[in-house]
Amino acid sequence: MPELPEVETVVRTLAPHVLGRRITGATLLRRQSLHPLSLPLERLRGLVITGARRRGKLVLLALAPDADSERPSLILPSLLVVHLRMTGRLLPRSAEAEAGPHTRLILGLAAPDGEVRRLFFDDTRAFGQVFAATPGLLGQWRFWRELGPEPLELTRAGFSRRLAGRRAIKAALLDQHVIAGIGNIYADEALHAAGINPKQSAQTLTAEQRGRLLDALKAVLRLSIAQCGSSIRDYRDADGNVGAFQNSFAVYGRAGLPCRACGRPLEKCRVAGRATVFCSRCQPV
DNA sequence: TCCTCCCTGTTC
DNA sequence: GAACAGGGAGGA
Repeated sequence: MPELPEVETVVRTLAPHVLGRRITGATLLRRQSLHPLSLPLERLRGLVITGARRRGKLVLLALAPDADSERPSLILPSLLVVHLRMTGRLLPRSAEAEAGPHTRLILGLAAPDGEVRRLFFDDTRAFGQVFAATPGLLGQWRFWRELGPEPLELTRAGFSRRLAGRRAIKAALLDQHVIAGIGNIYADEALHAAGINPKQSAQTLTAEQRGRLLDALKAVLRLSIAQCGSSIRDYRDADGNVGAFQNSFAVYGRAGLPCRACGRPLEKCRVAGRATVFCSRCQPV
């Protein structure tokens, strides 16, 4: 399940495959995989991919009209936004590659020398979406408008301010309005590293605890990015490679196994509707 | 603020 | 053949 470190890795590995290439066509194989606010994907044709970056868990490909293309009469997208959700993958393939059972979108991509390849958006569970957008359309997307700050750029004061409210601290970490990019894996890992119980009310955290939690969150995200993310089941980067951070999990997926810090068996519960693993000794209530 | 639904492959 | 995995929308 791609969270911030996995999406960061996808963007980094995808960039050399797509930057400077012109979109020769788009084939959408599942209507619901297109965001309802998206411009028609036919308008991608002729646009050049000029940038690849990440915001939260979103992949953002910057688009620009070809230098020698005529002035268009239609509004053209300046951004292709991809939300991988649970099982989405962006896979560079040859021009001859054909759609698999879970292929949702195929883009044709031509290099400046004319060599054509394809970019596949495959998504087994079909939760992911693509969105051909303009800044104006993004502004209409509530999720985008209200997306919280990047955790790696967040200060302690900023983090503290965003933790208002009485709900469980884990629920706050998972809320993309509070911070962008955190999912179930990194919420559990950061809470364990900081020694904070996932069900503790965000409001009752001391300033020291909040500071420790933000530091732990940044550390776990940076460590995972350095290891190209975590591969649980479906996640692969754009080169088809798995990450290595799953080998460093302290709690995620380790219920019943001994805590790496104290040896007590890890416990499992549900917080905010999500499976949650924690150590009752290292993360007391 | 919490619960259900969407979706499909894997595990029990 | 049911339970489970889970991000986010939408409803209670």
